[in-house]
Amino acid sequence: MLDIKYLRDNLDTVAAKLNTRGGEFDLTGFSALDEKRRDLLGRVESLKQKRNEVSQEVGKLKKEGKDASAIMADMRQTSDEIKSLDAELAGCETELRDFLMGLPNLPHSSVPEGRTEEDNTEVRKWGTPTEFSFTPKEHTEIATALGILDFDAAAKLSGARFSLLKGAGALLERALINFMLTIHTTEHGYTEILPPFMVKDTACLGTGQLPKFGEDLFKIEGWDHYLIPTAEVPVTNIHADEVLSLKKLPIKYTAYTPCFRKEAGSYGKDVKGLIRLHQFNKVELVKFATPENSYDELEGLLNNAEEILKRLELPYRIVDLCTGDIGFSAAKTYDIEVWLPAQQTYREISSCSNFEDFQARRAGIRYKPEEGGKPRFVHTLNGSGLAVGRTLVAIVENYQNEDGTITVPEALRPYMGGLERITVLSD
RNA sequence: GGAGAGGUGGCCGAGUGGUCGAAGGCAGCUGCCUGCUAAGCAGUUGUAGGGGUGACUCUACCGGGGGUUCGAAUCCCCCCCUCUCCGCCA
Repeated sequence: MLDIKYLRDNLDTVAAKLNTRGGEFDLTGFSALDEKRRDLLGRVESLKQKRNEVSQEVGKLKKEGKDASAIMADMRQTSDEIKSLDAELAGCETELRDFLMGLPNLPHSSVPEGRTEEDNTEVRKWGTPTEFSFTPKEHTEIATALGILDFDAAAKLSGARFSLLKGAGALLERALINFMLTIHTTEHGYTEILPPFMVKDTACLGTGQLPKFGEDLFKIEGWDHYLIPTAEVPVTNIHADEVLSLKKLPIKYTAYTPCFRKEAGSYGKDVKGLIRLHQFNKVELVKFATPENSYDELEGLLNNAEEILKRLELPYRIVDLCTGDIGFSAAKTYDIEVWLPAQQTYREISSCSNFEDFQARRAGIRYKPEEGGKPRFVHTLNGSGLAVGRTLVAIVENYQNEDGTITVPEALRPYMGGLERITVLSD
């Protein structure tokens, strides 16, 4: 959520910045609504002041045994007036709040301007696309042939966009989770969190998934709970409605969770394989930082995510998302894209964002700058470190051998009981 | 699921229809005092939103939402959460 005072004073600037995102943002209704609110507020507050004063007077009169029925009758009217004005004000504030909650964050000045992903800028590349002496196959084909991935079974159980891993496939997924968490906790200084996988709507409102993107969330029927679309939601909201002490910042959390997404509107996209599923695993990195440090922390978070790919020796590149491509809540986002040889392309495997105070304002996450200082909103950041399923895809494709087996990346072997090569699962 | 108890400021904890943003204590801050430490004395310390250039001022906030009343932390209704006991369960 944007700062209403800032919006009030910089309406044109805000409109211009929002429009670089590509949508058409109509802020004309805002000023009228805002003025109406302040007008109502002024009127109702002066009536309340009067009521408070007169009520005290009534108390005094009664104590002295005098008659107060005349002013009491008068106040009854004032009270009714307050009631109706209060109702009008509440309606106005709801409208204003809904409007503000529906506005996306302002892109940071460093974000490249552009409409589509074509306009994203490549920041750097690491490694070189894997070379093969044969034509590399696509991950579904390899893993299915090895018997470690069974889409038919998943479809039987749950339909399209679900997966089922078996044997070394399941072990590989589990090892990746463990590997990532271990590095982030022991080497990068993150505290591991294992949060609930279902959250209340307030949590989704806090991070920005609601109210606008409810159609992509799985809601529990008959209950005010949602399956989390990312660990960002529960982990960021850990500190909702809190005032953190400066000494604690930055706070760094990492969490493994499954993620559940309806993928509404992505029909026909990535229908095959493990790339786009209704349920996938992810290790997330979340930070709470001061406004002064948040962009340094973003670089650090990005490096922490990159480190996983370096250890796994998977080629990747970093992309600075343009204004038209960053998400609703983000002020700036870097994507990490891993090389997938079968498609001869880089595919997103992580998204690292600084949300500045956008989520903090919604969720009420503040910190006390110094002794005596007023609480300020923190900056929140998060990024995948990494999407586990897509990492598995990258390993299967980049480490495939001509005979259809998969070499296990060296860094991962300790997490897989020393296994060096995945061969056909016999059972 | 059944039965009880409770949710008050950073924390502990009083409170009752009216002068209660809320006693008292702790913690914090500021002075004073003491050779240091400790103690002592005095003052001060919440959040949000309006108005004003400003000193300042008003409104709201005692788990949340409704209601009664001239007036609600206090009375009534609904909901949420925590704790204890019973049942059930991984």
